[in-house]
Amino acid sequence: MQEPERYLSTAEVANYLSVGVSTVKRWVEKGVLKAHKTVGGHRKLLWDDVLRLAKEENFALGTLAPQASVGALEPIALRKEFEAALREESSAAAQALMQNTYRSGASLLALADDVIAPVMARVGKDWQTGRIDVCDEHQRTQLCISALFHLKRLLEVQVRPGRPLALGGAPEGDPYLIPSLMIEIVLLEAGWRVVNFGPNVPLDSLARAIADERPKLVWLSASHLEDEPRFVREVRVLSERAKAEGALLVLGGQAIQGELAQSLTFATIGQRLEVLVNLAKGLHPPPRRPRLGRPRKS
Amino acid sequence: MQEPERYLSTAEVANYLSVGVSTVKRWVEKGVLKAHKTVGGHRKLLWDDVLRLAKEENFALGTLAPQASVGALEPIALRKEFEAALREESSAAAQALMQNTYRSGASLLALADDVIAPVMARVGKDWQTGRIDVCDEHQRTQLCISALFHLKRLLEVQVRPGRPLALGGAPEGDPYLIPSLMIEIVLLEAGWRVVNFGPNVPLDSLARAIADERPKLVWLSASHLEDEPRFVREVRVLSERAKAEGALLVLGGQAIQGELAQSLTFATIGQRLEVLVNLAKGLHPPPRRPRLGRPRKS
DNA sequence: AGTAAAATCGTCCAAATCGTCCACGTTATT
DNA sequence: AATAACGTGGACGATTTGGACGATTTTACT
Repeated sequence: MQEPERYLSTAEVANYLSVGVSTVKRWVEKGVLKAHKTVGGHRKLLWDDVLRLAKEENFALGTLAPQASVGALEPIALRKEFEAALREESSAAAQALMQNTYRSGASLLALADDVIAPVMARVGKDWQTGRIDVCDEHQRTQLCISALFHLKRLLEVQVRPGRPLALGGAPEGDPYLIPSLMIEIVLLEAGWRVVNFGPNVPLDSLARAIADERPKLVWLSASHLEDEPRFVREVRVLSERAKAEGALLVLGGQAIQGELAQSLTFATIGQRLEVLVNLAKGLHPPPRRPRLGRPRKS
Repeated sequence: MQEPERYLSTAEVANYLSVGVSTVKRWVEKGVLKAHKTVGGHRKLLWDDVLRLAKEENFALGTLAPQASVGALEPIALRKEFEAALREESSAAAQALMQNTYRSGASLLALADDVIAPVMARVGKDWQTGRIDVCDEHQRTQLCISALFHLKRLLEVQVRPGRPLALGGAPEGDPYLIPSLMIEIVLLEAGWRVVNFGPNVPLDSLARAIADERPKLVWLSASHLEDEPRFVREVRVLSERAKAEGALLVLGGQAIQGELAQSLTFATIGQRLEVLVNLAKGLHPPPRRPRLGRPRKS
């Protein structure tokens, strides 16, 4: 059952963000926070908007966690829960898991690195070793994709100007959608504007896109490579082009390993998205809010 | 369409506007909202008035929604709007377009057949003829996919037991996601339970899935075939297996054309999803709209 | 038709929010 | 160091809101 979207009053928001009620009202009038006004003039704020602001400006979140943050952010428990959702073909459960994690204020980066990635890696291995059928693997993949798109939508609602741009995808011959989708999500969370070209992107076309869009960051997620030497060759060219345009090229994914990774040391980040996000934050530190003013009394 | 004028109770309106019931009553008395009173004094509000108020007050139209005032589907205008959304890289616009179409009560089948399919076909053609770059095509594809997933989520909330099962995907070597996604959506709209295996499904594995899940309908959407003779061979086998399990196999997609289509006449539906849905409705007449009033006693 | 459950009515009042104002820290400027 | 500019948090009366209450209406089911 679809839960109605949760609205908060100014007092609740103030409590949650540890600021005064007047400040919340002022922020709404200023446009920092979105709000609806009832006929009587009472403001109603969307929980997701508040959370987004809190994350973007890295607030020290208040003690109050309006949404039920029942499930702790325990990766192991979440992994089991996620696996169960996939096994039972319950897209609703998978979506709810991600949405609740997001709403409880936990980092999506941790969700991606410590829950989704390991579980999907396990699914892939189970398929390769014949423990599950191809169709099962496909179905779970589709479920995961569906949940990730849903999660992405929560992050996209409010776009702010002045964000740096990142773009990328998976190289030609690589059909996998999930890695780029996770990258898109964690970059959105980090406050970037993101263009995801999806799987199977020819690198020469990507170079043209870099020239057109002038991003600050370009990612390439390779889960599977058809022609390694050619890939290495093209990536070197691409890296030059990116550097010329002032963009940083980073490589990641299961296929970038061992010897191959060594020959591409200039920009590999391995498999953890954490590394990518730290890099991104180095490129564009999230702006600090001057939010000082009068401190708490006493 | 069925019931262009549906009345809402104060409680429903209150829930929709995230406001107390007393407040709705007061607003009606105040004239902010129009209402018709029954002889017994119960207020009946018109959906249009509520929507108008929500819009005036800048509400993020949220939650409930199904039967809005009728919307005549204007394929040409919608196509232009959709193309503009894709061109401007505005995922929000694309999502809003689909969502509003759904909420206005128009058929998603028509949306898929007369808006999305033609536009995306045009995008594909533009790419092949070199009018747009591969990356542009990829980006628009990703935008469309994102919007379709969002649309699918709106349909998934209304789950009802006892629905027949349909499953399918794109055959091995076919990487396209959108056709199966559209099929999934129109089948959900028609009241089916759907399992979408996505692109690149080996047909032998699909046969095993049929044996396991016992669907009533199996679709195969082929946009691109690597090995036609093999495909024909495997499809014949698959069709036999499906028939043995009591399932109907249907083929569709751009690749099923001309000579190939002739050799597979037993189950092709061409490119219009309308044909598929009519077939599905023949197998299982669509459910009726739930009735109002006192809920089932428990 | 009759019955009982569920939803809504009208009225009330406590609690919450509104807009406005100003004293008070912080930051930047002189 | 002194001062202006700015954002914050709280206080104020006026207004709005939302839930509780018993009485009534609507609806589903027999």
